[in-house]
Amino acid sequence: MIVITFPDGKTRDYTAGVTGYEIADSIAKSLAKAAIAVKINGELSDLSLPITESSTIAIVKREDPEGLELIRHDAAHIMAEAVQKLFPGTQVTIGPTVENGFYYDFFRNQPFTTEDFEAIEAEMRRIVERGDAFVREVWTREKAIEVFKAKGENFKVELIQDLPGTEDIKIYRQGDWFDLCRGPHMANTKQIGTAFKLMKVAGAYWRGDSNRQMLTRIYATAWRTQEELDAHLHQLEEAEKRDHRKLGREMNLFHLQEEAHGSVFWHPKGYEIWVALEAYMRRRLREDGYKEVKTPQLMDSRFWEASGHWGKYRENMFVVPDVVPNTNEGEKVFKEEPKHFMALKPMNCPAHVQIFKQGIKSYRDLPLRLAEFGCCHRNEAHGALHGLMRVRQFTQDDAHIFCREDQILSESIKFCELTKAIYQDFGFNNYVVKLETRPEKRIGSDELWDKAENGLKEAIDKLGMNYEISPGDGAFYGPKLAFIVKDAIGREWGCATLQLDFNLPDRLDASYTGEDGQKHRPVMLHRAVLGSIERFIGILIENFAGKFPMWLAPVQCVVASITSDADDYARKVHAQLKEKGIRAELDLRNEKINLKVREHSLQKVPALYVVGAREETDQTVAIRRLGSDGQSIVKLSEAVESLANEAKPPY
RNA sequence: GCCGCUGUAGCUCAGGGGUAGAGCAACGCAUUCGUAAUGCGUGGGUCGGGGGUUCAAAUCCCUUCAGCGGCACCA
Repeated sequence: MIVITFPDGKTRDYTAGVTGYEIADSIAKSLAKAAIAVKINGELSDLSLPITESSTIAIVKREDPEGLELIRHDAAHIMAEAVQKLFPGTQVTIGPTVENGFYYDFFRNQPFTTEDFEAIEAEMRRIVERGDAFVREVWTREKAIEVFKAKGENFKVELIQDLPGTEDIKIYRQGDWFDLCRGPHMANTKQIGTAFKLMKVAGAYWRGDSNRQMLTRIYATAWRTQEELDAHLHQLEEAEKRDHRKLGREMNLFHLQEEAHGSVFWHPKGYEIWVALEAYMRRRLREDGYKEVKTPQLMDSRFWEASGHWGKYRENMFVVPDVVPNTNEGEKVFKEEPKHFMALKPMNCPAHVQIFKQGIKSYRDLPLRLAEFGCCHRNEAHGALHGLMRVRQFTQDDAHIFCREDQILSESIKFCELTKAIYQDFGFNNYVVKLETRPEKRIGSDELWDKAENGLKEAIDKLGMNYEISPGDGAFYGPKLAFIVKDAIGREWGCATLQLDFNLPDRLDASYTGEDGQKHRPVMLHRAVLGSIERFIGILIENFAGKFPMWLAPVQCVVASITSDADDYARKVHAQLKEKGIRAELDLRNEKINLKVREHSLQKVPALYVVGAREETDQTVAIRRLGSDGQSIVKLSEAVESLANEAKPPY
């Protein structure tokens, strides 16, 4: 006999070997019917597996949080079956669950298109309806390899061969179809339900390796009920509406075009946001002890060789021949074969080291914090470009802190606190912190990397911050702390970063004189809070859905007249706002007030001051705030004052 | 860079071998109006670029560029 403990603490005795299903059945027929899996000592398992030892178990139902995971995982299996039935010769690879759904990667000479979706979904519904049990089998490695080889499933064979020799080979079968799978699965295909939808096809490399085969990935979403599915689809539609590329065009903030692809044309309104943001950051940095600098855009390749960029980063750089071009029509751009090259800077760090190296630095000069709104160019892969989020020319709110080793901790903490304060000013709370460690392609010794990684770890531990470790994702010169923010469509972008670097000062021979009169290497902290101003504005647009807080709004107030009789008064109101430094516009068009309200609302202007004959007589304005459908009548002087107050930046 | 899809007016989109379309926007005229679209009229395009097939190409084919969705890469 074994003792089974339930979530409520009650216990019952069962014969060893009892299954989760039998336990559920012994409690209530309805529970057995609703059961889709069982949690044994916190671990999810099949209902059909015998339980041999006393344990704590919970019966898992579709409604439980684990239910979704199971629905999606099972749905991946039936999608694979459906695809193989409809498209014979297609090889299956892997099909994990992801946020909101799952995908399955297939290998087929002719990739799928979205036109195939309807047929695949219909076949999936048939499989659900069929209601076959998911049957778990354990095979020997040899049998598994043999069977999959015979089926021509070369990718599965590779997977099995790479499984550790100690591991059992588990197979899950639904009807005639089966797949290599760790499990667990629900009892039968019927439990999946039909609240799923195929979403998109995409290419994906086998095992994430760009040197290997390109597979076709089908993404799908799956939920418990049609209502949940509909809600999710609706949410996607809503998210699309706040896409910064769409809002950027609609609000006339910026544009991109072919001839400068990957570089942004900032329109007057977009650049107002930039200027406000930069001014805010400048105040923040000055207050935190940074000195602002500006460094060259183009530097000789010798310089980049010394920094290590030429060797480890050149494929991301724009290299320019240092030759006078030929202007004779029809001839080559360069008469001679270029021998000397320059490069647009992809990073600001080496240049900041040059400033550090001017003159002699004493330990008393440290920490030296050099900040730059540095415009960098990176030759990004074409497929990587994405609106403002991923561009080829961008401006970092960059800074490099040169300090002694004993100052690393306090400087790291200072930076994390600054970042936190700034993110709070923008209302960001949902960022994730990652510690990214040494990559394969790197400079410097392992001892230095140990030191650097431990340094960052110590700082975040001390601050008690939650973080994940991302192995191998560091920069080539040092490990990083990355602050990851999600965009409207759920994509993750790195914004703030703190990188600890013992390498560059060494390579570029930066030193200071210590208390002991000896030369020492400073440590360099690379850091940015916004990351790239372009990306950060993109994130802001999506975060606020274009409805910027007053201090960032490109147009803070529009003064609109109701009829031309009130034009003079409107001009007066507008002038008073401008006087206070408010970004105000005047709308005297011979249009109905309805139209004016509509247009400025669509432009997401936060404050609309409407004036007509009544307001002129009373020296008031009718204030209509974005998002409200009413208005309030306020004395002109008060209206100007309160707006000026509200428009003050948070710092 | 790789796989797939897309590219027609400023924007959103229809048309898929036989004279280039709609709505909104723009411009003109009328309208002076109280909080999310006033009416009427006018102009606007070598259908992303290049090449080919054809009597004839926006439409079919090839190629190239860009955009979109992923992957790989990354602030």
